[in-house]
Formats: sequence, structure tokens, C-alpha cells
Amino acid sequence: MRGDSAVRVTSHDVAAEAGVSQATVARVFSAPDKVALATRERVREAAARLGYVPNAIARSLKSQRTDIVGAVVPAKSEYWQDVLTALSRHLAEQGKQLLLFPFADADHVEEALDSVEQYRLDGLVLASSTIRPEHLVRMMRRPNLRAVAFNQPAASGLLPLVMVDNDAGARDLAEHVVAQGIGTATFVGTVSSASTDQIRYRGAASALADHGIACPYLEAGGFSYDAGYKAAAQIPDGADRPDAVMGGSDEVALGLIDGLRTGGLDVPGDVLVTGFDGLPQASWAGYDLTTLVQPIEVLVDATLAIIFDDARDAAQPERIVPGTLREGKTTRRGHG
Amino acid sequence: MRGDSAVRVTSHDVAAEAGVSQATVARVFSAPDKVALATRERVREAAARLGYVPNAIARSLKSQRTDIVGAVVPAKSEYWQDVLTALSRHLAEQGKQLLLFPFADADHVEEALDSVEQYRLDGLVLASSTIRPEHLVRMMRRPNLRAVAFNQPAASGLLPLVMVDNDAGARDLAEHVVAQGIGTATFVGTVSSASTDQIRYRGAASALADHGIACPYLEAGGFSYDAGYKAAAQIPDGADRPDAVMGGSDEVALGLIDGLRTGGLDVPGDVLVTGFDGLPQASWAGYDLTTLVQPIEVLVDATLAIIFDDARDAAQPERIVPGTLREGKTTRRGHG
DNA sequence: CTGTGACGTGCTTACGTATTCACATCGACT
DNA sequence: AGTCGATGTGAATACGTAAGCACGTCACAG
Repeated sequence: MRGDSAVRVTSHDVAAEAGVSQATVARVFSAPDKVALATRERVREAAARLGYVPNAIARSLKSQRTDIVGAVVPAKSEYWQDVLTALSRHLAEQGKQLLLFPFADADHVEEALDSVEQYRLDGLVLASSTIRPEHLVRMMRRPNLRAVAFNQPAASGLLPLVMVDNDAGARDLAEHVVAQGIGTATFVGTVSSASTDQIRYRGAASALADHGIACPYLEAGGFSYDAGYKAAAQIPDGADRPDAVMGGSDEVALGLIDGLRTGGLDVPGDVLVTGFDGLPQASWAGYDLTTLVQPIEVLVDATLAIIFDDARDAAQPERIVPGTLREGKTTRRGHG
Repeated sequence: MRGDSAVRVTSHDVAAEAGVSQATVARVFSAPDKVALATRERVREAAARLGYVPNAIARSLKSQRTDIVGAVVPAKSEYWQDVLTALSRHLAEQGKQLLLFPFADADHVEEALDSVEQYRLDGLVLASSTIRPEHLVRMMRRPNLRAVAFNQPAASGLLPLVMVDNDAGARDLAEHVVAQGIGTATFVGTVSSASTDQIRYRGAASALADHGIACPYLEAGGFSYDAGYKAAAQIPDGADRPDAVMGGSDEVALGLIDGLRTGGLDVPGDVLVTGFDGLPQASWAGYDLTTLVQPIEVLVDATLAIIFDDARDAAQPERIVPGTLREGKTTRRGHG
């Protein structure tokens, strides 16, 4: 009577083994309190004997819920790794899973979204400011799919949106370096077409302008350490050297630091440097970068709240969460 | 006749719209060459008009294939992030998806595996050397699930296994530092119970012993930068200070470097440091760590080959792939 | 002693697709 | 001209589960 060699065990098999109907087996696993205790235990034992595990695929087909949330993210990025980690952890706590749809570059988003539509996900997190508005619109129209834009200002008005307050953060950083007594500054952005990049630059430039400090913009051309490292060589030296360099992201800023140091400059002795995001690496003793720490847990919480709260009528919520200034030694003119 | 307001569009709806049967619609999307060209186009147009997208859930139920591969990984770890990135990219190229099952610590692996069993995945990648053998055995017994252990020596004999050659890599690193003319060394492991940690230590210690150099073991107690940073304080200074410190992983090694430097030592001037894994951060100019670079692409390729190649009879393949020594300045006694 | 409700269980159907089988059409070849 | 094979399409069914509905049982109040 042992059934452990059966290739596939279904609720019908368990039903036969326990001497009940399939419906009762289903109830034992989805609504146990609707089954008498004695029956429940008998079914549980039979299930254990046969090695039965409910089939989530079949359940999803019936219930129209997959308990899976998708995330469309760029394939390579330190920042998004941290977000995904938090996201999947929060989901796991609710018994839900995270399905990844990474894309190499903006041209491949289309394919990723094709896949997204096939799986009937409970929700979708659209990350990265490189996703184009037409893609957002497409997701907006899908019925039964709660799509949320994550840190993507361009989605405003199109989709529910959760993001850190980039403008205020950039201003905070600018005010902070001004307080260190700088006279000149340069902003090294990631990719100028990214909406976050634009907001961060404008925020910083505006705050600096309030103190009569101009802030030219330099584009690193990527979101990576390498982009920042190379951009460091573009920063004027000699008399034109800025007192402070503000990176558009932590990854760029870390590259900038090493690039500047390779160029023979001292950070923070010769140049102050700031970042944005609050990556773990920014806190490493070798850098100790001053940056704007994103409250990732809060952002993720807000995102999942929008996806799962049944206030479907609430039109396009926008959650803009403040970040926290982390003061590191890259803006500490300590040696003077 | 516009149907774009319909909440759910099925192949039946498309069939009605195009004046064909549901079977034909299904064929258009799963075996187009079995449908006459004219019919095919008519169906495609009808589908586009209604906004129809095939339901992957229903397809999976019928076909017994989900096109989804699961990955059980520790929630926090730089190294695994890189692996997951590669894994999901390779899968995406084949039109398949990656479903994440992160776990906070070894005690929560059980829950993750419960979820794994419910989704009928095509394959499963079991990462992290902290997964216990009893868990591996459990996955081994699941029918229709190709589970592969990734960089997890302890799985040998239980599951198909893919890993970098930890022993040879550790020896290479040891030989390399010996060639720099060191007389003493210390190995700072991650977590001593991890099977990779043990192999790496034994390999290094054995190679060093061949040259008459002893190599005490120190446990950082974690896989993180912080663990390495703190462990640096445990390394003897003064006369007992080792000439070289070998980290059990890059993350630990990077922490070690900063910890040693914070303690007033020069790396590599006073102490040589090596890592293991080949993280992107190891190449950052601020560290330029000598390490053993894992061929992640090759490992991932091999993993997917085991999952998807139909040589189901081939008993327990074990793919052990050599890594590459990356020589950085942390082992270059250049300044003398 | 009967009516009422609560409770537990079984029967049946629906979720949306892929596939087998059967049938119809049509061109080609003996 | 008739048979055969190839090709295209439709009807029917199965994948495994959840849930509405109906029915039977039992306790309790009237």
C-alpha cells in the first residue's frame, strides 16, 4: 500500500488513501477548520504517507491568484540587488514569491514584459528609471495586475509610484557640503536621460545656487563604478578643480573616489565627494562615503502595501519617502 | 465589437472573434506551423484586437512544465547576487524565468523548501554551503524535479553538483603568496562549518605546508565585510604578525584589508592579503585584491545543462571547474 | 415529537490550455 | 478515375484544484 514510488501524487490519490472525497482533501489544505478534526488528521496522515504536496499551479488556475510578484529590473546594479533582497524577504514572510525579469538594457524591456503578461502575477514592481513611458502605459492597461513604479519619477501620473525624495535628498547633500565651506562644485550624473538623475541634479544645483555656487553637470554615462572611475579623469584639475564632487549614485561616487585618488588627489583633503543611495559599500572603511541613505525597508513596505491592499479604487497613490543623510569622512575636511 | 474592456480574455474569446475553434487558437501560439498561414494571421489579428495573452498557468498545468527554475539562496550575500544575475540572464535567453527562494538563515531553509515543492518547477538550484544535508536529501527524492547543488561540496554523492575547484584555487593562491617570499601566514575563514570553507583552508594549508609554512585558522564567523573587518583585530601584531593573510572569501578579505589598515598596517607593505570568489569589488582600485576568480558563466552554464539536458539516466554528474588567479596589488610587495 | 439551524462531507463544475483523435479537403500518382 | 497521403481544422478530454450547492446528521429549542 505504500505509494511513495508514484510519480505524481494528487489530491485524488490522497482522497482514495484516506477514504474521503477529493473536495475534503482540498479543504484540509486550504481551509482546515471546515473539516472535522478526526477527518483532518486522517487526511494529513494519508498525505504524508504518499508524499502529497498541493499543486500551486492548479491552485492558481482555479483561484486566479499566483502569490507571485514580479520585478522588472536591470540585470546589473548594486542598488537594485539590495532592493530585490528586501523585496523577496518581505514577500517570503507573507508566503509569496518573487519572480525576476531582468533586462540587459532598455531595448530588452519589451521581451521581459511579454513574459510578465503570460504569468498571471499578483503584482509587478517596475524598477529602474530606464524603463520607457510607453512600457509603463502598457502595464497600466493590464487588468488584474497591480503594477507599481519603484524609484521612477517618470511614472508619475501613469502608475502608482513609490520613491525616495530625490530632490530633498540632493538638497540635503548640497547643504551639507556647503556647510563644509566649499566654493565650487561639480555634479557627476549617471545617465542624463534617467529621471532620477535629472531630479537629483536639479535639486543639488538649485540648493547650491541659493548660496551663489554654480554646479556644472558631467555625465558618467552609466550607473557603475567603472563609469565613475573614468569620469574622474574628466574633472578639471588645477585652478579649475572643484572643491566638491557630487556623484549621481553611490556606485559612481565610489568610482569617482578611486579615480580621483589614482589621479593623485586626496579625498577629502583636496576634494569632497558625496554619493546617493546608501549602498553597504559606501559604509566600508576604505571609503566611508557621505551619502543619502534610502530607507529601502520603508519603500518596499509601501510598494507591497499598494500591491496587496484592496483599496483598488484609490487612484494612483504616490508615496515619496524622505531619505537620511549619512555623514562619512569623504566630506570631512579633517586634515586642515 | 471592440473587446479591450473585457477583464479576462481567453483563447475561447479569440476563437469566437476569429471564427475558428479554441484548438486552432492554441496551435497558433504553441505550434504555428500546424496552422494555415491565412488562418494564423486571422487569429493573430483577433488576438491583438482583444489583447489576448496566453495564460502560462494553464499551459503549465497541461504541459507539466513551468519554464521556471527556482533558486534557494541566502538572503544576503554579494557573491550570490552575482550568481543570480548570471542565472536569470541565461534563463531569460531561453525564455525561462527565475523564482527566488531566499532564506534568512539555515533554520529557515525548511520553509523555503516547502514553497519549492508547491510550485512544480522545472529545476532547482540549491546554493549556499549552509544548506544541511537533510534538506538536500529531501529535494533528491522529489520526482520530476532536477535539483542541482551549486558550489556546495557537501552535496557530493547526494545531488548533481557544480562547483569551482576550491582546493586547486586555494593552492594556487597559497603558491602565489609563497612566491612573494612570505615566511608566515594565517587563514581567516568565513564560517568553519561551511564545506567550502573547510576545503579552501585545507588546500591552502596543505600547499603552504609543502613549503614548510604553518597556517593557523581564524574564523571570521560570517560571510560578510563586517566579519572580516572585525577579524582583522584578532590577527596577531608585532613579532607574531603573519606575512600574509588569506581570506576565505572576497567579502571577508575586503573587510580584512580595511580592518588591517584601520589598525595602522599597510597592505601590501606590511601584510599580503588574498581573497576568493572574484567579486567585482575585488577589482576596485581602492583594493585591487588578489583573488581566485570563479568562472560564473561556466558554472551557470553547467548548472542549466544538468537541469535541462534530458540525459536523466546519467547518474549524479559532478562538474568541478577551475578558477583563475587574479593577481592584484594586495600581494605585490612593490614598495620594497 | 417536530422544526430549525449548524456542521461536515460529497458531487459537480470551472479555471484556460495542449493534445489526441477523427474528419474533411485536396493534390498527386498508379 | 480511384486510392492514398498530406494537410488543416474541430470536438472532446485531461491537467489538479477550489468552491458552490445539496444532502445527511445531530443537537437543541419549541
